Amino acid sequence: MRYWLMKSEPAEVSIDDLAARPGQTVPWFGVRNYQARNFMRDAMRVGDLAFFYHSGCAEPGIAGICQVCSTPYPDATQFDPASPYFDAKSSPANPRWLLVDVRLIEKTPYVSLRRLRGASELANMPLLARANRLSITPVSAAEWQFITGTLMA
DNA sequence: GCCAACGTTGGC
DNA sequence: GCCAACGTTGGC
Repeated sequence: MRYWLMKSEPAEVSIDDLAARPGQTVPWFGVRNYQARNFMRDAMRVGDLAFFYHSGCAEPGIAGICQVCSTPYPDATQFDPASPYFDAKSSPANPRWLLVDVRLIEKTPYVSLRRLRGASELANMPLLARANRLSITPVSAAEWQFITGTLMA
């Protein structure tokens, strides 16, 4: 089992939005970066756990824990001309963008980016690397345990 | 709203 | 295949 961190802008899908959805599940739509896509397509497995991270907001940070609950499948928004995520170069026969569904496990005590940066145990997290822009990043078991066991305690 | 970093595009 | 231009991300 692997651990991940997945960024979402709360103005688009917040932890509370996820909690309010049918089955508390959401397709992780809108990823348009190949590295992040490849994590979903190639590395994620049903049952993997992920931090649900709020980005692009006043206080960025981890807002909850979710779980991968589907195998990869095409992101429907890439085929919708009305969607901001529309991709004219993709086609249903040869979809470019795949996603997985995630289900809420729990809303956690909020762990701000500032606190994450302050923990030397987390110095190697890709999230904290300078100018990191990747919306899905791996989390090590040690980092996961430190965040859930210490920062969320 | 600024700006640094970085991925993508497209001309050559 | 190089690389400049451009667009986007995301913290501040």
